[in-house]
Amino acid sequence: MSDLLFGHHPAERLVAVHPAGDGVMRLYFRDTDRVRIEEERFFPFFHLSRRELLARYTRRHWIKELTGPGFYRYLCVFEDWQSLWEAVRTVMDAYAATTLERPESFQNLVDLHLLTDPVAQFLLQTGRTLFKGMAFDDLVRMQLDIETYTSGPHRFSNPRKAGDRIILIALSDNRGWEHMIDGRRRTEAAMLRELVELVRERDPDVIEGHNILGFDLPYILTRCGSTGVPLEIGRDGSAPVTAEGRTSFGDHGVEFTNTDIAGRHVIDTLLLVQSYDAVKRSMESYGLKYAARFFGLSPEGRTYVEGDRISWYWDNDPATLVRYAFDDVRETRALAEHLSASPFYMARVVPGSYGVLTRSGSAAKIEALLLRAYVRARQAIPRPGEGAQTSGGYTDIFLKGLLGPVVHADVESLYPSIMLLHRIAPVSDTLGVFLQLLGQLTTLRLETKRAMQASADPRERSRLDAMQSSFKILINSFYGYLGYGRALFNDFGQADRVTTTGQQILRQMMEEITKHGGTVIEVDTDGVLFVPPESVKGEQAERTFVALLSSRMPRGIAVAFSGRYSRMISFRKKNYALLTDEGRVIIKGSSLISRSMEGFGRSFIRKAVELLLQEDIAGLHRLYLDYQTRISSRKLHVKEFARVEGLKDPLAVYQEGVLAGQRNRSAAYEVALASGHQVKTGDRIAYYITGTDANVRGFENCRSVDEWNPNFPDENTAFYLRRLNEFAAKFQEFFLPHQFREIFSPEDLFPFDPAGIHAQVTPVAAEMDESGDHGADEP
DNA sequence: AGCTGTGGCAGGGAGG
DNA sequence: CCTCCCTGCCAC
Repeated sequence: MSDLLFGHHPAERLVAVHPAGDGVMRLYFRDTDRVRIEEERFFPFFHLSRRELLARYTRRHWIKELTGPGFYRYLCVFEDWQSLWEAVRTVMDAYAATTLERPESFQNLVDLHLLTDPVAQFLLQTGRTLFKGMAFDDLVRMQLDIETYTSGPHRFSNPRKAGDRIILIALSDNRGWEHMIDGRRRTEAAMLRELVELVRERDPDVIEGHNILGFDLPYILTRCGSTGVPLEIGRDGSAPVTAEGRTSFGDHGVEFTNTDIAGRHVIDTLLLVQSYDAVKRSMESYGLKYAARFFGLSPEGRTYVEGDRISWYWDNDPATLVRYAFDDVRETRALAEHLSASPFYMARVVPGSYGVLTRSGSAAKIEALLLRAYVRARQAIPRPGEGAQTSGGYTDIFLKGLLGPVVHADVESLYPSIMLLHRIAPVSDTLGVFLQLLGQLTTLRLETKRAMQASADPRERSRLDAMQSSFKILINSFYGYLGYGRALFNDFGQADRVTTTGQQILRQMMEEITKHGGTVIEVDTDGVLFVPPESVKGEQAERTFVALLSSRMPRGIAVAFSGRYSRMISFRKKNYALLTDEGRVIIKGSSLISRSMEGFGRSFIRKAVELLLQEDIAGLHRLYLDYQTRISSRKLHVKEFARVEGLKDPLAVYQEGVLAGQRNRSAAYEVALASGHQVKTGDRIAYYITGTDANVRGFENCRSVDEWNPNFPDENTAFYLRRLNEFAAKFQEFFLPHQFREIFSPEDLFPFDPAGIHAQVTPVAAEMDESGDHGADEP
């Protein structure tokens, strides 16, 4: 196999790499049932633009002049990591002397490029990757979950508080072993010592847990500090080293305490779940219990204990708590099994450590692959280009209302196909690696997918599926990399070429549909929803029609049939609802249903959409009355009217923004502040609105759901009735004004009569303000 | 001290 | 009222 993709080092069953200090790397190889340790000399390096910046650095080092036109023309190699940092300071001093300006950190200094992870550097320069020649099942994976005691009235257990402590440590591994370290029979110090013994004895390559980086390991480490038990669970006998870490999935950041254990990997299934949902966006929460049910991995008859009842169970019914902790660890194992096979196969390709790769983004992975090729070729590397991308996908809507049946067709792998077809790559990629990598990954993915489809063995199939999905993730990131401001090889002009070509292809597809008698409803980036021509009836004919479309597209561009729906509600661009032939309802976009809405709003809209798709007008009216009654008579539970919002910024950043007048006060942040809890970025805050006026300001009248008392409900019913009407108003445009008022209003003198009421279809005029035709029919 | 992109909608709050 | 700006959530 090509060395661009897999590096140039032969397979060797390497499971971990860890710096041992003094310019030495320790390598851990997994033979059948034991781990062999070897040491190798390691020379850290960075790239430099101007040789003279390092003139005053006198320790032993080597500077290699590179070939090619790249900005970073010198490769500087050092004895050990400490010398490298000294050299970084020297470069910064030299820069300050010539420009009289000192950069805050080396990352702000364009003259220097440094890959800060020694393990990634080592793998990159030796052409190695982890796990080469291994399958996912060859890894020994241990799962860990702790239960903690909360002594006072506070809600969360705090390892620094007297009386709070670890009461159970549940452990398991993928070789069928399960064990409970039970606090009923020993002191906490004895529990922690047993934990150290067991980790050493079972000697796992990987330690897995749900929120293990955010909770379990930091908690354990703090308690080890108070009890004086050293947590020497590294393969070299060392204790973990921690550092505050951040990463981001999609548009929200996640904070965690990075924990580095020598010779092992730490995998946090919470981060895997968040990373999964960053793409799919279909989960309601990221908790272990929800995630396990979401993926269908919950054990039969699983024991559940509410988080704030753990201490009570410990005092009154510890046996139940033990069962609960075992179920937690089993679910963690199943979740890790399900979600970490793909990153495992990613690690066989990308030079980087397994655990770190699961926490880093795809641009970093592509860059590591590019860098490996450039370092090996002794080729100078470019600096990131200035500017920004200016175009994106084409989105439009032509019809609104209740339609159907409809067909969805999309271009397969639109952006990767365009890049390969038109040979679009960063101009700065003088070695031509970018397209070679993209091409090889694409070929490899197709081969893997074919092999998977041909295989009858379910284990083999799932292994191959994990492999092909890891390739797919990389493939789809190549376009994003082009437009990424901090990428060394970015190229905004080429990113624009990709999107404008995509727009042309989509318009061409729309023309073909119209030309053959179809009606386009909505388009978005690479797909079209349309009403097929009169003559095309039934799925078989629709598939044939899409095949015809495909044959009309440029060579290398394939259009696929991706679904048929008996009814559709077209609402806004990127916002619509579909009814499948089996009666399942799919709602897309955030304007109809969004996670930031109150729960009752989500269920009201979901049911209303279902009824509208079935044209059950009488049902819509009953639904509205039902919700109206339940809100005004305070029949709703706080969970149904609470709003749940994720926090994007740390509280301090919010407070600074408000003080500086740059941002408005917001209820979620105010509730988080008032709670006094340690709140992290990405945490979700649940609150509700109090008061009596429907038009109160949210940030002044909000309370945490924890404060709601069912015996003295204080939710603002006027406010929530107003919200109900706002939700109902979403359906206004589907009906004539007087009909809408009849459906979504309380009963008056005459009973509601649905006869003659039908949902409307309205064409959307291109580039026109819609004030002209709508406001005309006032009563 | 970690991050792939653009396009689009809703809602809150401030201020006219 | 309305407009503007910001944030959050979402499609692709």
